[in-house]
Amino acid sequence: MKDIAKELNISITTVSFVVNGKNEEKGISSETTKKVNDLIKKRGFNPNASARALRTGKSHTIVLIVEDISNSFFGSIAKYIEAEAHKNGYKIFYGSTDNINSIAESLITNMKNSAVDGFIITPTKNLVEQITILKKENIPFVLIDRIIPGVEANSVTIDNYLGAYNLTKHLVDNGYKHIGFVTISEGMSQMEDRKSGYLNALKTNKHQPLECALLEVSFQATDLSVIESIQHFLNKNQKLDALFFATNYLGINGLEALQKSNINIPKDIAVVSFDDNTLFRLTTPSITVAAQPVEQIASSSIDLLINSINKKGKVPQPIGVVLKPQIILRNSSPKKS
Amino acid sequence: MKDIAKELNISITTVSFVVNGKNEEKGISSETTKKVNDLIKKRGFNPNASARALRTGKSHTIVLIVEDISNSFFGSIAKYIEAEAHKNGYKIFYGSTDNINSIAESLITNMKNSAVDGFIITPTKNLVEQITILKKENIPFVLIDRIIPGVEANSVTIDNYLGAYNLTKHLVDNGYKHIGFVTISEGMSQMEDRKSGYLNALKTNKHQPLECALLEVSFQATDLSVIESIQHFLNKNQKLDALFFATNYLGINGLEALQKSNINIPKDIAVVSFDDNTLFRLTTPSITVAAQPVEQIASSSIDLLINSINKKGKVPQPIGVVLKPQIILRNSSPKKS
DNA sequence: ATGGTTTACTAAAAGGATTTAGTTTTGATT
DNA sequence: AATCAAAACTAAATCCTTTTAGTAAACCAT
Repeated sequence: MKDIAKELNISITTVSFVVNGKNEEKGISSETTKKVNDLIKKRGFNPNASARALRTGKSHTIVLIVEDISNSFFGSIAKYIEAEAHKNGYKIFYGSTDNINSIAESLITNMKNSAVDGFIITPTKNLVEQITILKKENIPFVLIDRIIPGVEANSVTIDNYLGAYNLTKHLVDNGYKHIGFVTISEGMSQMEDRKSGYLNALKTNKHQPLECALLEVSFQATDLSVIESIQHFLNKNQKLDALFFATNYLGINGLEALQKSNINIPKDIAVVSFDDNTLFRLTTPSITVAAQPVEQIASSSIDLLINSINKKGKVPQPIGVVLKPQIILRNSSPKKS
Repeated sequence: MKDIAKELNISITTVSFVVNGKNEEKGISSETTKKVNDLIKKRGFNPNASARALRTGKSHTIVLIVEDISNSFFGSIAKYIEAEAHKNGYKIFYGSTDNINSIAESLITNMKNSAVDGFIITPTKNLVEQITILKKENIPFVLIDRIIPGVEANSVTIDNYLGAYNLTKHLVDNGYKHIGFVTISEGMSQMEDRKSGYLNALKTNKHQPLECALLEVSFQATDLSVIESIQHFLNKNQKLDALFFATNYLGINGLEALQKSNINIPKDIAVVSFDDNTLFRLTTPSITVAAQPVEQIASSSIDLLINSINKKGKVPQPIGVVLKPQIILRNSSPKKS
């Protein structure tokens, strides 16, 4: 900018005003404006983002922290969020926690120092402390997919209870009596809600949940050991006539387990899963699911975040958006004959 | 830092040296170092990244530009790259081009202004200009998945020719005679290499490629229209006894097309695809593929980039890493009876 | 001619670090 | 006590913008 100013014999201030489109507002003549713009184009000048961020305190950067960027659910979210963010002039840092609390913590801490304007976070179970710090420091953020019980914060989630309830009810309505439930042991809020949905659907319909019909595996477990756990679980619970997988990657591992154990869907056992993806749509038989409205989750969360960034300082009441999951009936859970 | 310095009655310089771990090098006494470190911890001080970036010209930020972050192949790459990058103290901006040149261009232009240290880019077909600018401005970058013919640059690719050759040869060896090939019409280098691999495998084995056995669809086409094109193609080429999909999303759409047209794999037609993913592994029958070494691609590209960042200014000869794809035999391409 | 507006522009501070080219203090040596 | 070297520390410039609080010139009205 200095060079531009010198070359045109005007002040840096003037150049800055033009660069920032404040020429009218600041009463810069249209000749000067044109001269500056022309030279900028000619010299290929681009303002230095660090200097801007330093001076203004805004970097037009947000952070997206997900569980796992290679998981199709989070990948899709990332895709939509990216589109919205770029449309609004924001760039995105990403990070995957693998559901490990310490990783989530260090991601947040590191990024916080990097002059970012806000966060979209898929929280791990014990992230209370970091989230509280963000609140205290008045750094805008939105939690997605799950919340942290007891912490008031902007969030975008879906009605996990309802989704699980309806999916279970669908099985019950189709005549299944012994429905197993496979979930993650880490106790994240969305998983607990799904479990309650499942349990309550059984209860209202006067089904006793089978003893031991609940399998909880650690998120940290390898795919192989999850598969083995599921096989073992099926082996021990021969009475099961339906299986509910509480999240997409469990469903995928579940299909592999069933395949390995030579158990046929839906002849031997019906299968439903939370979350939709290509595999569930294309596998034989296709899998009945509770699909999350990925695009809406993305757009709500980025809207909420950008709003929150723009209102920074006013400390508005946190907003919790709750979206509806959609039950998609497929061939893995037909009416029981 | 100013506050820390004032509170301890020392200079900002000293604090800076300690913060940057240069206390020994710069001869700061261990007492002073300890005092500073203690107060930093107590006050929760964190250096301002923008100021640092402004002063040093390094932001410890790299950009990952992929075709589509929600595609499992690129998602996995992103996951591995993330891990490596964070390990080395780098944060990552991401962006998806959807193979649209103008999007790729604007991503590069915007990010370039954002004080980033380097790029990992999945180039679109006509990105020559932007890439040339990066080279001219001496901004470190690495191309992945494909190259830009005629442009010398760091790159990490796989031997697409070999993968396609071997996959085709596998079909030939198993007795298939009429092998169709479905690819993208945009002419990216990796796709052209795969096509040559396929064609040459046929030629060397004295098979005439069927007339019209080549289907090219636009990357821009919707999934639905791709599926319809494939159905139409199959309908017109009833002689085909095997089908080679040149990339993962075509394979996935292909499976859907075959399902819709009620064509049985492998009874009616054998199927192979480039790229592996969960669906190909778990669908019935499982699909024979040429898998890319995703983890190696990620680690090579980030190594190359970081090297290139550290050597910046020395303008070293570009390095092209070429990795080997791996043929994974599954049930979709058995020996022909 | 004086004063008041408008229009068009600008000087200089600030933002928070890093780094160069020192200075001051201490201690050892003669 | 004087000299020198080593150890410990620091002043100030610099990175590049943005923004506040102006100034200077031009014009008009009286």
